[in-house]
Amino acid sequence: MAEQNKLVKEITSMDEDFAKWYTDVVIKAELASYSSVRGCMVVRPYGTALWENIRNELDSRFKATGHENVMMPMFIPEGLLQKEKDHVEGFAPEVAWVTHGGEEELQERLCVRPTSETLFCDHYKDIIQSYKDLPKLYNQWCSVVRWEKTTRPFLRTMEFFWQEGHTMHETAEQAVEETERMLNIYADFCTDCLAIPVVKGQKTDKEKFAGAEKTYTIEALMHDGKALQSGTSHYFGDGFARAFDITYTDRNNTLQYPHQTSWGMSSRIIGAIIMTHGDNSGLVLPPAVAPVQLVIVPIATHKPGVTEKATELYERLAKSFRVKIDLTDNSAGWKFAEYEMKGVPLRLEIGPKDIENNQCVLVRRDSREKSFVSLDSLEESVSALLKDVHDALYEKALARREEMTYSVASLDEMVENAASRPGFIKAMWCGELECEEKLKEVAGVTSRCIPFEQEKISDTCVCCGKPAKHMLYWGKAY
RNA sequence: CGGGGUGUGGCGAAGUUUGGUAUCGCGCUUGGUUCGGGACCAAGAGGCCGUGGGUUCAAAUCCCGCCACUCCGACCA
Repeated sequence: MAEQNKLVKEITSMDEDFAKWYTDVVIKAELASYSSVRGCMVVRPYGTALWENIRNELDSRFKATGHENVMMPMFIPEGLLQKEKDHVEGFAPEVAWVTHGGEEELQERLCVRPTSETLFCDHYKDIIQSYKDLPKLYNQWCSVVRWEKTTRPFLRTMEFFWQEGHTMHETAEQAVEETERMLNIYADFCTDCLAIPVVKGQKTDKEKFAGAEKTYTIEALMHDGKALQSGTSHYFGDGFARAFDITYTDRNNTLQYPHQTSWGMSSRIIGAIIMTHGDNSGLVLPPAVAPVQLVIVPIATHKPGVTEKATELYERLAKSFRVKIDLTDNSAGWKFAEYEMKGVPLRLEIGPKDIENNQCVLVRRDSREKSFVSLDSLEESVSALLKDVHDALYEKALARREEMTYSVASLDEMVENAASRPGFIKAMWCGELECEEKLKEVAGVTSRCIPFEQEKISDTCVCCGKPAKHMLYWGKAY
């Protein structure tokens, strides 16, 4: 009977079917739900709270580096989208078009923004006149739409939530510096808040953003050995500025084109959290962004004083942490399983025996390790444990990534390993598109990035055997 | 977009081969007993069988179309 019960919210094990495990976690942990709109999800309160925490952390980092938030229109007139050639070619196949207003056909159709470079440029054209107007450091939090063929909750949805920063600078150097600064903010956010180790690097020309001169990326490795691009930062040079005729007068009274960047991180990062830390019991959330950092489960609430004591602890801890107390009449065991599935980093149990001893039980989600702690120094214990959980999550993720990262020196080795051994594959590359395409064809891998931290695996390109220019990370990606 | 799979109360399934008006478990509601790892008893509520058409006296079941989800590939930040 108990066994049957357990099956109700059972999550498919990762080894059995990783894709099913992933969607089970999303649905059963109540992060999101499918909607009647194809490819679009309902982000439920728990998922929304997680996103809000991510957003707040990032937003404060953006503001600390001088950025301001704005809100742009969600529609882009066709003419505007078409101003930059590479950009429109890159996005045209996946934009949604608005053709009618009410019953009337529009003279010029509008696309639902897939990204807002063109809107920002159109606006910057009006507000940038002088070097004194630079830099412009704008960001917006919004959703965008891309008409995707196949979708998966958080990883790829037709509408997704993100922030897009768009900045304008006097010089190329300043713009490149901004591009790097924002990439570092993303990388630090991933390690410090999400406990996800990332590889920083540059995209190859093939993989870079439509219209960009350089695209920087952070790449994370998921539990199943597939890579997930977790944040990008682009340097545009003055290409858009020329296309949109954005000019400013410099200190010598000559007209110049400003240099531009854009950078974004999306709700896809929630997919990264799930697939980096999750286990067969469900979600495991990093404490810094967990909607609930600690859940209080009172034991034997019918016994006198238990509910009161639990409530007292709740009120005390709520001053310093994101705390939830579960006073429902579900059994204690049910609650344990429920909050484990939802990835709550710490559980506090308090029962009659604990009250007698002026203690409570703290249980870590990541290791399920229990500790009995005194109520006198509860805040310190919780604080220390949350930090331990974060560190342990990061270490574990890093260890796994290292274990799943390996080098190959020949094409045969690449083909053989790509098929049998999931993970990041380090290999040398000559710099030619042809080789990138061939590796995709014969080994099924794409270039993830040219890491900033280079190392020499061999002298020659893994594909063609000509002299190598860079070491690349290759892999299969989401 | 190509190939495969799935669609039955909120969830998971049986029923489809061989047409006869829907079954089970969980969840939900109410009452009671429980309470340190997904509790138990009792009584209830809840279903346009994804959707549109066709065949038939009769369709969850057979035929055709469509939609959604899903896996593999292609595409894709």
